[in-house]
Amino acid sequence: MSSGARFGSVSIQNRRERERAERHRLIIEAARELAEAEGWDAVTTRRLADKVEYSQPVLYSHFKGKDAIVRAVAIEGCGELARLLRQARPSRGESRLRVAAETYLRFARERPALYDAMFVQQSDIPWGTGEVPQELLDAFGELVAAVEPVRGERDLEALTEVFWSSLHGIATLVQGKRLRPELDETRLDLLLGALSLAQHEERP
Amino acid sequence: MSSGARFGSVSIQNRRERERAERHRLIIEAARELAEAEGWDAVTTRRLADKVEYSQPVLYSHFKGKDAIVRAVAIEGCGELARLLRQARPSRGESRLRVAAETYLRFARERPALYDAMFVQQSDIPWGTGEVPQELLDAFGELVAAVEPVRGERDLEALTEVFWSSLHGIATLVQGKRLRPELDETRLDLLLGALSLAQHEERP
DNA sequence: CAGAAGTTCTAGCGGTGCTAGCGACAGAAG
DNA sequence: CTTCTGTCGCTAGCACCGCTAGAACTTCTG
Repeated sequence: MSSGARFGSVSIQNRRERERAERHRLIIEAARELAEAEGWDAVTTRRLADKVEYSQPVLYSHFKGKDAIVRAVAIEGCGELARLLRQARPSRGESRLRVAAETYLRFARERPALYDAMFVQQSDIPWGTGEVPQELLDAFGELVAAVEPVRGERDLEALTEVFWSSLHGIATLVQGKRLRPELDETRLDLLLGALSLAQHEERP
Repeated sequence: MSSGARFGSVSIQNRRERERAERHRLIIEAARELAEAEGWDAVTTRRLADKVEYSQPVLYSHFKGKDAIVRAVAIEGCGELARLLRQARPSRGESRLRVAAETYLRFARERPALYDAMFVQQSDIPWGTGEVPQELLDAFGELVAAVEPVRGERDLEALTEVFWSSLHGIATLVQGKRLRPELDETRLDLLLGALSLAQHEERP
């Protein structure tokens, strides 16, 4: 233990670490599954412990608290959204902006619990300064790339924030059944039309 | 009791009803104050009962449960937002759309707990069909009126939904510190510019 | 094998939303 | 004035929550 570590010891240490990492992953996965199946209200530390077949205190040896677990699920979700946005390439005649918007809204519609953890529940994820998770930067970066072709002379970052805010607003209000479903298509058309070729290019 | 009620009885009945209505109002007010002072997490039935100086079960003789109390606060909040929007008249050179947007965002910024109850927490308020509270219709109506001058040939209701969604997205993402504060002004300018005089009027 | 080190579990704390059932009190009847 | 009756608010308690101290078990070391 002191100087040269013996062979078996290191190997066992490695196995332990691997098993621990695997269990860490298992907890996050179980939390996500439980939330997606029954909503975040159903994700209690007891039920989660049951699902991973350990006792509650084990959760606290991996995460500081329940919030940290939700945060881990949220960050993983950001990675997935980023991946979806990256893979979504427009077919001919489709604008990149539209494909991004549809992908984003489909994600929010099909994974409402995941979306909630990412963008609705306040989670103390350090957005502003400091350690912003890479997954988040990736997702936002994809939105920036989708907005870029229509930016004209407008501030790219601010325009992306507007785009994102609009999508986020639609996503959450739709989820809360606060918008008319029959206007879904028209609504998106109007948003894309407004953001795209605008009168900001040059004004005589 | 049976047929002709005696005079005194009716009067007492009235007093009782008045007192009961007053207490009802008091509970809603206390819940709103507590939420605005310390957030909705601090609004527990015990603390609320303490604040109104009754025991917990009294709350349940007025409301079906805690959710119903939050809902009552939310509906009251909608009324207040509607009133603010109605009173907000543009000074010269200011578009009605801009005034509405600024009023809406200021409300969300200054009354975050109230805004949360209204539009973020899911609350089973019947938005779609059925008994939509008048306060809600009023608030949405004010947004429609603000959008109307810039509608062009676009679907008024859908365009209002887009406007509202964008404001809602900005409001919630700002509250969660997920947007850059230094872009606040630019962001709103971009949104209003995009929604206003668009290229949709007529296309050659 | 005994002891040390590390890990997991049992049990419990103070809190939550909510409710059963008791006791006090006001109005009606005699 | 007494007695009955029905309403009303309270005490006390349930099942659950997030979280943790300390016992109990396993595993490695000498």
